[in-house]
Amino acid sequence: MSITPSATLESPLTSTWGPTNPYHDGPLVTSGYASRLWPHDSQPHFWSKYQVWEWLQQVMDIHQIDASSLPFQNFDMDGHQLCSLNYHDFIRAAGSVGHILYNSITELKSGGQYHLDIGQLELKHETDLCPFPDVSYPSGEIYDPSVQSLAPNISPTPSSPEIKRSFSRGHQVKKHNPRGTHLWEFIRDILLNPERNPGLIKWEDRTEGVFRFLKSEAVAQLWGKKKNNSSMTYEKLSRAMRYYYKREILERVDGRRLVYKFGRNARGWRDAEK
DNA sequence: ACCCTTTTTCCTGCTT
DNA sequence: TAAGCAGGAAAAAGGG
Repeated sequence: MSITPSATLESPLTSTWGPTNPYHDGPLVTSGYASRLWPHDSQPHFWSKYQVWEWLQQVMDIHQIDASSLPFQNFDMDGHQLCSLNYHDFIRAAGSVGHILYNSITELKSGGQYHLDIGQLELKHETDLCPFPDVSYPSGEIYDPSVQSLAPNISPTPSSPEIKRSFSRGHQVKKHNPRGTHLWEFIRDILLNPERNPGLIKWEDRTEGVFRFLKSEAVAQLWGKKKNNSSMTYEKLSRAMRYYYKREILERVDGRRLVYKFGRNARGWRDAEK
């Protein structure tokens, strides 16, 4: 029953991957995800640069703000540096979103748990070697997989409603996103993290958004892992990809096998956008 | 309990 | 022949 991910995925991928996953997610979506908390056992001061970016991505997700609008490069720093930023630094670095980020990090620094009231993300708490989504943490700061969430408490989200409202974004409200990250976003994120994408998918034309699967089955298994579906195949994944044509998230690319192109409704993949 | 969106499964037929 | 591509159909999954 096991998918033997180790055999298919680990060898080619794990070794080259960094400590953590730049984007949120992690499989184990066993059942409904109630509420998720930030890594309580990992103080932001000790975050790696990747973890900082992951945190950024998650905060954006939580507030349903298009991550492509955030200048990630302004946060090219590790947790220690991040924690030394003051409110104005955040505003300078992220504009209005800085307020939200500041709230989040302040909460986290104080030992609080930034409460996620939506099942948008997952923290990496995986034991096995999921190459992409949750590359293992250096021993010592691995999230215990058995500890899903701890406190059923914490209610007031430091930066919830008001802040959320204050941030204008009338156009990018996600309505349905039952499973967290969408497939196309998953694909996009792999592309956007070349250092962690050991030949899974590659850009064919970066500016046009054309990319090609190099290891279709490996990507499918990764996707399946994320969805806790060990029987995912490229065949099935590609069907889902084809559904994106109609929605213009993807555009057809003639005759070229394993090649896809982001469409007008796909966001966050452009260079300038991030 | 029902509706909706996003896949997931399966399948037939066609193309490389 | 194997691996992809095209889509239709239907069901699964979850959130609303």
